[in-house]
Amino acid sequence: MISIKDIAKQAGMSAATVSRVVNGKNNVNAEKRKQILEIIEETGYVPNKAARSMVLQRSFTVGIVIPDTFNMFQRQLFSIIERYLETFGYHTIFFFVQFETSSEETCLNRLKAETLDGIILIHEIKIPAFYDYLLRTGLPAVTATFSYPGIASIHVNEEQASTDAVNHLIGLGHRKIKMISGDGFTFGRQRAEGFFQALTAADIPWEERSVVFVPHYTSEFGMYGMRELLLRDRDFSAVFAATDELAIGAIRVLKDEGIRAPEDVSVIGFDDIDISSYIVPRLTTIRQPLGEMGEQIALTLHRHISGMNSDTRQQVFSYRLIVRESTCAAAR
Amino acid sequence: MISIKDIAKQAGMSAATVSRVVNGKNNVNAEKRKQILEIIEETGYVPNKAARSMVLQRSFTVGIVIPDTFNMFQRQLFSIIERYLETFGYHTIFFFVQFETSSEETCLNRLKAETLDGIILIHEIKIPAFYDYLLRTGLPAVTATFSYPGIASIHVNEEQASTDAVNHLIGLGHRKIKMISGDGFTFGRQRAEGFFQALTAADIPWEERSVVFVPHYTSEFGMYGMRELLLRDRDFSAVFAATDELAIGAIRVLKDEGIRAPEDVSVIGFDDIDISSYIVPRLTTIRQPLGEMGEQIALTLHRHISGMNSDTRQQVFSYRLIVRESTCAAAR
DNA sequence: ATGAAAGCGCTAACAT
DNA sequence: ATGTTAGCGCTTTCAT
Repeated sequence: MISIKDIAKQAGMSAATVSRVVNGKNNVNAEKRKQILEIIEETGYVPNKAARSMVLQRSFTVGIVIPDTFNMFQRQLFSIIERYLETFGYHTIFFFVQFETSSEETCLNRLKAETLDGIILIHEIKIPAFYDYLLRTGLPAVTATFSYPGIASIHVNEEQASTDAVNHLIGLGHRKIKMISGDGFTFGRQRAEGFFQALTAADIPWEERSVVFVPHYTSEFGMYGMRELLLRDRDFSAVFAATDELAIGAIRVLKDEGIRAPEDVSVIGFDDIDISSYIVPRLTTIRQPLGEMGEQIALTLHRHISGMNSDTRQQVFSYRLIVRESTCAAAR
Repeated sequence: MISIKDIAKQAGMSAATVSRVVNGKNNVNAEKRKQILEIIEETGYVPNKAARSMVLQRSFTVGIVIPDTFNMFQRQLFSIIERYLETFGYHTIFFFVQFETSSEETCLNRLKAETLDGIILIHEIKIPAFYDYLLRTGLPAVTATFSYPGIASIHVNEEQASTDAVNHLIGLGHRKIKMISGDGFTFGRQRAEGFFQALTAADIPWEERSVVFVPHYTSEFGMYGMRELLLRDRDFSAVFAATDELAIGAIRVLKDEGIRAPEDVSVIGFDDIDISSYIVPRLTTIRQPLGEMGEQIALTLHRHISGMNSDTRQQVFSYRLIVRESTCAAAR
């Protein structure tokens, strides 16, 4: 490995001068600068990151905590965040965490071992020790798609969005509406809450069993959820799925059962993942403003890190109902 | 940040002893070991990774180079690789690269700045400087889904698999078969090659224009490709799409045009991504053995790193044709 | 068994 | 403007 000393030696100057050149300080003789730059060029020298972050006590690296089974929404979100972070000069390091508490603890330990400038959570960690650490060390942090007291957060109004999704169904004349959600994370419960609220507001009677809660927000469990719904009571004309993946699985089962979507049963999803506009039928769904959210997440973190601003307010983004083919007017 | 010195001071011992305990050396008094362990426990001390990798000249970290627009196949693959690497005690750091050459250069520079134990390419880098660096420094490397002379690689026989995919179509009685592929990467050209070979072997005449090459392997471009195919000549009964995403877009256009899939046009994909078994119609496709490939990639790299073995042969995995609903016998 | 000291690659404070 | 020096947190000789 080629180091700063090698460059210094080759140039016949001190490491300090090379360092100055590398870091763009201006108190360096133009002649020497040029000479050093040339040597760097031809040797392909790049400063060692570990050494750099050790002296500087910062790494220009931010961590992103994300479920190891991240879904497509999360996948799109972190790509955008990554892109913005890069424009601010940060690198990214991922912490994939599984559902077990032990995995969250491992993640916390890794986090402690790294010299991070900040951290973004796209995954709702359950152990309090994690947030305690963040709060205690004052490590700049942003939570995305959920919130935690004392930490800046960015998300949409999940309940309101869900209510709107259900209202779309109600507006189409549906009265017998079910839901598939998950109980693993806050957003799943919030979306269910919004579902109940819409029904209540429309004077449509409902019971707890109107929602089936599945363990994961995947298409596989979307199938499971729809089968369960069908088993409980076939008498419904619309279903609200808490994520698009869930909706895709639900439609799959409908099709297998010879039930048409949307003619017999309308299905609405949530997230508007890429694939949703290509499948048959195209999915009606709630779109979260990925681009803006991603930008704001990166920007908020950057502000905290650079000490420009460190308020930890929640930033609530607006969503949009995207009407496509998977929902239609209720048969009368 | 709490350091090894803090622990040493609290224990009234030297940093060296703490280091020995942390690293499980056995030449430490049992009493003291216990005492130190306790302090570590209550303080939540974790050794700093940057400092560690600096002295050790290794980081227990491997880099994964992946397109920033990674598709679902790649996404599944790297999750599996990550899982295996973890069992070997490695951490992972991602290098997202875009299509531009400049992005590949940036990636190379970042790579140089990191103290990596090894690297995995799930993305076919184009600039030779990249491979030169790998070869010159002897950094343990594995390429996945493509190969490069002198570097260990893991992949399926793309051409043979494609030939088999097309043979499935031919076996179903199809004679007028088209293809949608991409020319961006070797695998796209290989898959097209397999397509031509199958046709040739079956004495079916073909022309270059039987394949439309699109810039990206996404559903969006699957739509584009199918539109182009329809424009050129509507007279075909089957299409081979080089990836499942492409197939999904292709089916979308068919549906929009009132052409039934598979009754009017059969469509076969490649990769067997998760979603393929949930969409309507379920996709007939070629499955790459993700699990085994992922394991072998991690294992091969680990062997190189630990010097157990450093041969750079290509490992070719077997694939499997998965027949589902998007293909059927040709109308006669 | 334990501690002191050197050094990994780098930057910044301090001299000059 | 440039070099010398100290030190970031850690591990590893080398003494003892």
